Amino acid sequence: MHGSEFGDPQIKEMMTQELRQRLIEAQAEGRPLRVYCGFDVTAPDIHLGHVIPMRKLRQFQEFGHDVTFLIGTFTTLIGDPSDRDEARSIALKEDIEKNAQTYAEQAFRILDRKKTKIRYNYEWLSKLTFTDVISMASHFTVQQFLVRDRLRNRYEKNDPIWLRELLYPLAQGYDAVTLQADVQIGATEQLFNLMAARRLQEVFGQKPQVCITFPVLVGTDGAQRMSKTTGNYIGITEPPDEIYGKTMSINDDLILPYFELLTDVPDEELAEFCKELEDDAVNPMDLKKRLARELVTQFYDRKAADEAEGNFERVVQKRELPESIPTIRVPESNPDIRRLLVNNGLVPTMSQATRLYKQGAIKVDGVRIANYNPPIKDGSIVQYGKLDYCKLIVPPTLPGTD
RNA sequence: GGAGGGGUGCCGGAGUGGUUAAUCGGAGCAGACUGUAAAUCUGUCGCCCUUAGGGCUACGCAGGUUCGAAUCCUGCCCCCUCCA
Repeated sequence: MHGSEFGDPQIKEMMTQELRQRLIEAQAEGRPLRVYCGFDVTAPDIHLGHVIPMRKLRQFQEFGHDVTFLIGTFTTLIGDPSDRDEARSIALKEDIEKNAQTYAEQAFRILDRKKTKIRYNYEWLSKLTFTDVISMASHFTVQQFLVRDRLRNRYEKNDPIWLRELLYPLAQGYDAVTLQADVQIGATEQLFNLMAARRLQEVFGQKPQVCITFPVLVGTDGAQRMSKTTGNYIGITEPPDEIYGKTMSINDDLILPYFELLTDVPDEELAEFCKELEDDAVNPMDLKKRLARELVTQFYDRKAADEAEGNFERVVQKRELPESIPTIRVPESNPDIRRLLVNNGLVPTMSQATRLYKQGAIKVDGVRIANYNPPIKDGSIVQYGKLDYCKLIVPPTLPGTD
């Protein structure tokens, strides 16, 4: 599997073989594989981190397999301890349901609407009885959980580990049982959960699923995993300019991983990129532009990508004016620029505006202003940050102040 | 039930009567640098007022002591660890 990563060569080998085997079996039985990936809904937007497994689902879909997009309306309530060093705050059911809606909708930017089943695990997990839970729990030991890094760290630091977090893998495992999954896709950090699911499937007399895991995507900050909480994410419904711009701002080291995990650029070309980067034969910026274009095209289309690139070159690279900038009316002659910016909602507070002024961020027609009431004229361009501009309209009834 | 620890600004985390709008780190923002970045450096980082200066609001909640409290007292709420 292209780009897959298990962190354990043995498991990888085993899974590769099992997948091959399973494909043969399914073919013999004349049925497609049941493939799924579950997504917890901690935030309302799908970002590039989610896109990796979704693209994989899409691939299975294209090969005619049976794909389920599972939304973790129940598991989100528990909070997966796999991916963080501290307990999640308990999510609210209402929020989860609201987010689940937007998730489903956004998923179809990648998945084929007609071929995708959407399921919500609240449907079955909420119906389990205590007896069910106990009997599932009897197949796992606390030690098995505590060897996991994240939990062990917390344990050693005397940080709270909630009992409900330990039940998370059971819940997820039961998803696989319910869906009778042949294949489950997830991030590498999910490996424990995926393996636990295999265990449960066996308990329930099913053939254990094949697990396919992918590396966790590093966010735009170049350090932490991409997530909405840390704010280092690129959302797939963001405007083209945003996707393009944010992509351009990622660390150079992320270029190749992003290409590999998020685009259809073929391996041979990736190898070329890699070599060019090593030999300094290419400006990383140009590769990044290619990446940004690929991504925008994927979530919008070619045209949007071209436009976004045009805007980026104009605004960021050449420091020219964006295509459209807000215009604000000047209500009095000799106005306080800060007041103008604040009253028009361009800067949140006067303090903030004053700060910008003091830091030399405010320019009128390209000239850094020397006081709050610089000379202006109709059509003056005010810049109040690296990329933030607005245009002034001075009504003829007001005398110019230049 | 018992013992102990804690609730501070976006986050982490100092501070135990005054010079504390509150050390420090991170995030953010601005300036410099640049390949758009990243890294680095500098500055900034509650709100309001005409920018030197002044005012207001802030350290879980409510009261109190004091010239003066995030810091002391009382009550309340919430959280964590350990033992049972």
